[in-house]
Amino acid sequence: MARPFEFERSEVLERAMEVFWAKGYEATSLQDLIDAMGLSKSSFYNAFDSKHHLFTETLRHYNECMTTPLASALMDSKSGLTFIKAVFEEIIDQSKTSAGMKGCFLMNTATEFAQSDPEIGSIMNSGLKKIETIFHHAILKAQDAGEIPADKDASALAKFLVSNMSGLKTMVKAGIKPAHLQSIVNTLVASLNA
Amino acid sequence: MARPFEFERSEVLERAMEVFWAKGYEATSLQDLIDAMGLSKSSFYNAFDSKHHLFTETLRHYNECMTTPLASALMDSKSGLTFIKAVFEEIIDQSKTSAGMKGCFLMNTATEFAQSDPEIGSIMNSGLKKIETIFHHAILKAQDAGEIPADKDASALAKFLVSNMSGLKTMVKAGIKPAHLQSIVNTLVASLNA
DNA sequence: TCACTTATGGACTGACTAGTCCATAATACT
DNA sequence: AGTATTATGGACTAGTCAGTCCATAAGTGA
Repeated sequence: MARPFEFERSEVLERAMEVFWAKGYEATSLQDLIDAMGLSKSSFYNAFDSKHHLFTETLRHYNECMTTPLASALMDSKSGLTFIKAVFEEIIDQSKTSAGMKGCFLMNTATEFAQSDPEIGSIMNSGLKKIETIFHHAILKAQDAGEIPADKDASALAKFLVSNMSGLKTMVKAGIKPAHLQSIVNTLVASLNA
Repeated sequence: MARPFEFERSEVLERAMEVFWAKGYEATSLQDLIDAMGLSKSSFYNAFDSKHHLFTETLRHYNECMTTPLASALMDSKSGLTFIKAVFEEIIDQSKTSAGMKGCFLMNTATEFAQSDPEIGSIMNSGLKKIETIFHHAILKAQDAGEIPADKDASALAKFLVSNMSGLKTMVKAGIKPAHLQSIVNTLVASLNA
């Protein structure tokens, strides 16, 4: 009944996410965003309320994009332990590309905002919780298969893995070399079945 | 032979560091800095070349402030393992205060800048290297005392600890509860002597 | 084709950004 | 006391920030 949008919302949201992910919230200007999204200022404000609102939307989008494939990768994998290994190995592989250098959008946001914004904090926590749950399932699966000792606390290990994932991604951002990263992952994996 | 400064450089540098540490580089305005430092704009630019230059100076200062007491704490401690434990336990304790919520200035900077600024990258790497070295010594000490199995690769464990320290600090920034943090540290420490 | 609805382009806002510049104040050395 | 040196206060710049507003373009349904 009226003029339609000249762009696809999901597509420009994806592009906005890339910019926020790479540069962080503060360092990203509105100009950066509308350039990347290919929108005029009017179209931008018509479709998204503000820079802040767009940010929360991209963060929610990231949660989906990150956890859904991770969960299905776990479903597809035969072994819980090899799934966990694969997740960490991929961080190393990705670290060699410029895309991987961006780190994890969730963790970057945690570092930038800490607890200063309640809405962002809540999106962040729900994302972290999802990742923890996936790891938890992977560990239970690995324990069922005897790959990880059954007497270990699966819930504690899951939290440990989330923390390690975060640490490793920070090491990537710090420019640590792949061989060095590999050493960290090897130590981590060894600690699981010990 | 001329008019002296009305402030102590080290003192205002300390205050600037606090601001950068809490808010990050981009989110800190010059106004924030001169307010915290108690300087006029002229005095600021007379004493420090630019916001960027001040930032690198505070980061170097942080490296000193962080690593020197850590190294002497290791010297003073009887046990390498209890030193390592104490470092991580203190992160948990600090997490309950607003100061601890700031995380680690080095890691925050790594996350904000990644590899985009070579000078900052180099300061960052030297800081990380120092921490790794301290951990390395602590592990060797613990292995000598039989607290950690001698066949473990001390260098790899040191890298692993740095990564875990970073991860834990990010968890703090994400607002994770102390009990949850404690679980992560327990798992980490258990992995050392296993 | 006409009327209604809505997306878009572009000009505009006021506040804030880092940084400059100069006249003046304050000190130390002789 | 006088002079050389330098720190400081405050006005100023040009550029950028997020965000607003309106006239116009571009569709849709009848």
